[in-house]
Amino acid sequence: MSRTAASKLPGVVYQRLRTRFGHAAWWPGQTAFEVCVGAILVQNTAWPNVEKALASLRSARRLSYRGLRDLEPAQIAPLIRSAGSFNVKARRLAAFVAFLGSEYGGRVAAMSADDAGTLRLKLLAVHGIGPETADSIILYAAGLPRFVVDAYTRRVFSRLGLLAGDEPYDQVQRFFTDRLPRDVDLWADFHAQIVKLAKDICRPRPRCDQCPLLDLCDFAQRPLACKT
DNA sequence: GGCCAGGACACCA
DNA sequence: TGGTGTCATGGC
Repeated sequence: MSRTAASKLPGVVYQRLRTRFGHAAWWPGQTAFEVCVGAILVQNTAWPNVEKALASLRSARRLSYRGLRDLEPAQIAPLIRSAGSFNVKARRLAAFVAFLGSEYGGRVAAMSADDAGTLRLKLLAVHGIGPETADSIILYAAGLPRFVVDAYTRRVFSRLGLLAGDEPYDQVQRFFTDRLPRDVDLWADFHAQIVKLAKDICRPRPRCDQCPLLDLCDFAQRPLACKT
């Protein structure tokens, strides 16, 4: 593959996925606050387990800033058991809620008044929020431009031969932002498309005959988003 | 019964 | 500073 072709591949992949799956621009969640909670709960966890924890919080009327702000981690933990690592994530949720209250008056929408870089620095200073979680919140809850790099993204593009797969987060992020238009909607949709590819085509069982990247997949010699 | 999942952090050399 | 262990449930 030529250097020029490789540089255009992220855009090619996006267009293929967009044509196959349609526009997504999504993060599962009914409110921006739910997006933030989901971004923390999904750390190293399968999404169906996160959905159960979100449903548990919702049924307890705790899936809001006001619902969580007065709870101790020990009180949050039983509500999010199904998301795994519940004691750890309860502390992280409590830390985020405290941050949201002190920095933005408990309003997720107020985060959008900051620029993406400033918001990112603030989020990274919160216990339990790393680069991916911060960028998910910035892009999908605040609607500001940060490209989200997750395990699926690394896996797909390393198997296309464009990434080693173990580069530092920010280096992988630059790989994409250098090759795609600076467009919040496109970046949000791109990440959503990668996740849809992983969930609808590659997992739990590969359905490679339905993969819109089948020819590229052949180049990679194995299903693009599968662990094995 | 073992592996894995849309990470992040504490700890140690 | 980089590598390793830990968190922990639920699906397959």
